[in-house]
Amino acid sequence: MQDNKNTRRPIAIKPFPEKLVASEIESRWRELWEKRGVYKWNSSASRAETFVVDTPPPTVSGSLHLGHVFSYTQTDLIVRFKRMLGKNIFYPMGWDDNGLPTERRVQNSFGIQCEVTVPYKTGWTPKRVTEEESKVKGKAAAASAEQVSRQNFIEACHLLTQEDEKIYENLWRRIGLSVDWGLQYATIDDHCRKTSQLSFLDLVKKSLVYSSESPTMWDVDFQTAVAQAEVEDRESTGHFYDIEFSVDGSDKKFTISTTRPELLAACIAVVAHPEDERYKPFFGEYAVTPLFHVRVPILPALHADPEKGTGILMVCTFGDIMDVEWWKNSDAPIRQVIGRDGKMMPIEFVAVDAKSLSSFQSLNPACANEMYAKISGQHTKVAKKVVAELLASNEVNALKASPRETKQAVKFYEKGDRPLEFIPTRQWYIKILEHKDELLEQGKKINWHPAYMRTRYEHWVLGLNQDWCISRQRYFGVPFPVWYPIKDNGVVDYDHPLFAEEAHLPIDPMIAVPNGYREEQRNIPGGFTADKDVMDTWATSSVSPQIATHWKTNPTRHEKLFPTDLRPQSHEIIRTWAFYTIVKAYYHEQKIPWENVAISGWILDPDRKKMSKSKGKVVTPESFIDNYSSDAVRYWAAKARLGVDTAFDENLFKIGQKVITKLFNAARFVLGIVKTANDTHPLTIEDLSSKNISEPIDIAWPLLLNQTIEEATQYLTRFDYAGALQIIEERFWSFCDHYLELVKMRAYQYQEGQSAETKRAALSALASLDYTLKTFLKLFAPYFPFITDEIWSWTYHDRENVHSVHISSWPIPLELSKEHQGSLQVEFAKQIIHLAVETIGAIRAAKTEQQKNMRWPVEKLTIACTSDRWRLIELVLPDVCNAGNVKRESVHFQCEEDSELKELRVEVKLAISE
RNA sequence: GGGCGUUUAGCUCAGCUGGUAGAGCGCUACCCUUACAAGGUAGAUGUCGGCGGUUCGAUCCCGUCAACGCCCACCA
Repeated sequence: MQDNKNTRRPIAIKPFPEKLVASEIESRWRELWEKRGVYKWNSSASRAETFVVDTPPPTVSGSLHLGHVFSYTQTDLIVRFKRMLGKNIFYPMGWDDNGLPTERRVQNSFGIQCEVTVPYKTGWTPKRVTEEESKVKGKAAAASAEQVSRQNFIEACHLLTQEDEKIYENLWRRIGLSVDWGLQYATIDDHCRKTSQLSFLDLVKKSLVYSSESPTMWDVDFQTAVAQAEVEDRESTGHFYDIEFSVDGSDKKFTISTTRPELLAACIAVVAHPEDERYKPFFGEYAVTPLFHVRVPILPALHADPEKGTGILMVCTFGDIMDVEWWKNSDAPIRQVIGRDGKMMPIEFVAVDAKSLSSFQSLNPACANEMYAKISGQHTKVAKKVVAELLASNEVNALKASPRETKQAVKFYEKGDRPLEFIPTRQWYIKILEHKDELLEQGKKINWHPAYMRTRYEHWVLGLNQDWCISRQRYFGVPFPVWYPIKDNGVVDYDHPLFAEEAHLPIDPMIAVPNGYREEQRNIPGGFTADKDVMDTWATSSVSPQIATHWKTNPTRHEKLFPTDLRPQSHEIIRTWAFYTIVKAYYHEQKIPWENVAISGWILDPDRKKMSKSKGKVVTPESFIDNYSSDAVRYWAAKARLGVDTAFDENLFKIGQKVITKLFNAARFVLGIVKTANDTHPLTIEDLSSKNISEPIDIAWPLLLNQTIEEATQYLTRFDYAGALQIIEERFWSFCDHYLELVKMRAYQYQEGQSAETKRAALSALASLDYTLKTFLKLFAPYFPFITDEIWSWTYHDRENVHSVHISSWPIPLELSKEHQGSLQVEFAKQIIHLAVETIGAIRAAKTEQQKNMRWPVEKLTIACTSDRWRLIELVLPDVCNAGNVKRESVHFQCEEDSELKELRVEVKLAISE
C-alpha cells in the first residue's frame, strides 16, 4: 500500500502478446481468479456492504443449453458491476437434484428402483448398468431393477449428480461466472433437507400447513398428486355423448351431453341452472342413470350454463373442479370409479337399502354389475368407448345421437402424458387462499425488473383456487418429518401426527423413530407408521434464500444476508419459484425474500419458438465458447434486455468477437505508444496523471467519457446491463475511430530530440489515452472479464496495485480542473470533437471518392463557417492536419457569419501525387 | 374470453419525460493508411403494424383493430 501512494515511481509495462488467443487467456485467468480468491465472499462484512444473490439452482439432469448460459451470464454482469462498486458479493451456486428428472435418471443409470418398504443397506454402492442392460427399456427394465431403500436411493443420487454438478461447474467457470464456489449447495444434501424440513415444521407451528383427505389433481402415470402451478391446459379433441336419463316414477326423460360417459357410474346428481325453464319442473325429483340404474337427485346449480350442451349436466366424482366444488358443498356420497392407476376400479352395486353403507346402490344391481363388469379394470379411454357402445345398444338405447366432436382444454401435469384425474387422497397443503391479500402486498414491496412482471405475479395470486399441495407420492425427495400413531385397532390416526424434533433434522421417518416409540413398534397396532410421502421440489427450492443464508442453522449469518438483494429467474416460473419463495419468506419471517427480482427472457429459435433443449443440445454452449470465446458468448447474452425474448442470432457472437479484438488492438496500440515513450524517457505514474492533460481535445475527450460513465452507471444501477453496454460500446468505437486517430501522431512525439512544447503536447495525449483505455477496461470488465483482466495485467494492476480489474473500483467521472473545462464543459467537449470529426470526415470522404488511400496528402483545405466555430476548430486543427495529412499552411478559413450554412462546409483539394 | 408483452431499414435490435428516425449485420464502391484486412473509409435503404383521436406538432400519449408470443380461464 505504501508503494501504491508513491506516484513518482516509474510505470511498468509488461511485454504483451501480438496475437489474441482467447482460449489461452481464459484458462489462465480462470486459474488466477480461483487461486487469488477474487470472488470470495467476506463473511465479516456488514449487510449494507454486501450484495446477495439468490442464484437459481439449475436442475441437474443432463446438460446445460444455451438458454442457461444466457440468463446466468446476465446475472453475472450485474454481480460484477456491484463488486466493482465495492460491494462484498455473496454469489452462491446451488444444484437442484430433487424431483422426477433425477429420479428417472438414477433409475436408468444404476438399474435401481426406490421402494420405501425396503430396509436400508449399509455399505451398499450402486453399480452402473452396462450398455447391454441399458438397452432394456420400459417394463422389462423395471422388472429387473433392484429395489433399494430411499436412503440408498439418495446415496445413488448423490453419486450421479455430483458428476453432473462438476460438468455444470466447469461450464459456469468457462463462461466466467464470478460465483464463490465455496458457497455451493445441492437440494438433496443434508443441509437443504434439513432447511426444507425446518420450513415445514415452522409452518406446522404457525398452523399454516394442514393435511386433508380430499379430491386432488392426480397424475395416473406418475401416481402422485400435483399442485395447481404444475398443471397446464392442453387442447384436445373430445366427443359429446348425448345420454338419455329417465326420471324416477314417471315416464319423463331428458338428455345430458357429456364428454365423459365413463363417469356415468360415478354420477351423484344431475343439475341445471335454477332459472332454466326446461328443467325447473324436474327439480326435487330423482333421475335414474342408464346402464346402472342409480337414483340421483335433480337439483338446481348456478354453475350450470343453459347455453352449453343441453343445459343439464351430471355431477360425477370427479370429472372436473366444478364437480369437486359441488360435492364439497353437498352431502352427497363419493362414488369413486377411477383408481390411482387411471383404471376403472372394481365396484359392486347393491340393492337400494337405506341401511347399507355402500354408495353404489342400484335399482337393478344385477344389471348394473353386468354392465360394470365390462369396464372394470379398463383404462378410462377404453371404458369411455365401451360405455358408449353399451348405451347405444338396442336394449338400452340411451345414446340419443352419434358422438359429436368438440375441442376442449384438458388439464395435464406438465410432465405427464395423460389427463389429470381428481382422486381423493390424503395430502399436505400449505394455506395460501386465505392470505392472498398479504401475498399481493409482499409482491408490491419487491422491485420487479422489468416492472410489468409484477402483473404476472399478481394475476397468478388472484387466480389461485387451491391451497398449495406439497406432498408427492414419489420416493425420492425430501421426506416429511412426520409419523402417525397406529391405534390399537390398527387404524392409522392421521389426526394426531407426530412431528420430528428440530434438533434431529434432517430425518427420514422410514428410518428414524418418533419420540417415545421404539423401532419394534413400527407399523403395528399401538405403534406408529411413517409418512411415506415426499415434498414437492418447489417446497425445497422455495427456501433457496434461506438455504443459502443458513436461516435457522446460523442466525448471525442469516441476519447478514437476508432479505437477499437479487433473485434472477425466468418468467414462466413466476407462478412457481417466485411465488412460492415469497410465500415462504412471508410465512417464516414476515419478510420479502429479495429486494429485486430480475426476469430474464427466453432465447427463441429463428421461428420464434422457445429454443428447445433438444435443439440447444445439438450445438452445445461449449462449442460456441470454443468458436467465439467466452467473452464473445457473454457479449451475446449482454445484448438482450431483461424480460425480452430474443431470437437466436449467431451473428452476435461474431460482433462480440469483433469488439473484443478491437479492444485488444486498441490496448496494444495505446500501451505500445506509452511503452515506446517510457523506453526513451522513463515515465512516472504522475506523468500520466490527468494533471498533464493540457490540449483542448485531450480535455474534451474525457469529458465525453465522463458522460458515458455516468449513463452506464445509471443503466447498470437499474440492472439494464444491455443499455449500459450499448453506450459503452458506442463510445468505444468513437474513441477508436475518431479520438485515437486524431491524436496518435501527436502522441508519438514524446521522444528524444523533440522540443519541450512538443513533448508537453505529446504527454497530454498519452495521459488522456492511457486514462481512456483504463476506463474502458473497467467499463467493459463486467462484460468481457477475461480480456479486460488480461489487458489490466499489462500495466494497470501494478500502477493501481489491484491484481484484478474485477476488484478495481468502478470508474467515476474524471474531474479536470476548472480552467481546463471552459464554461460550457460537456457541451464544449461535444462541439470541439464534433467539429474535428466533421472536418476529418470530409477529408476522408474526399479521399474515398477519389479512390485514394487515407494518407494521401491534401493540397488545400478550405473551411467555411462562423468565426465562433472557427475558433474551436483552430484548437484541434493541428491534430486534424496530422490525421488528414494536411499541412497547416494549406488550411484556409472562409468566414460565413450569416449564411444559410448549418455548421461548416469543407472543401478538400487533394494533391496530384503522394 | 381476460391479462401482459411485442410489432421501427432485407435481418437482429436501440430510440429516456412527444419536436419530421438510429446502430450493427447484410448490401454497394473504394482503400494494404506504421493498432487492427478477424481491418478501415464512404454510401444507399424506412408512409416507425392499420385506422381514428389529443396536440402547433406523435414512433413516443389516448382509443380501436390486426398479427405474433406468453400467462390465466374455458373440461357438462
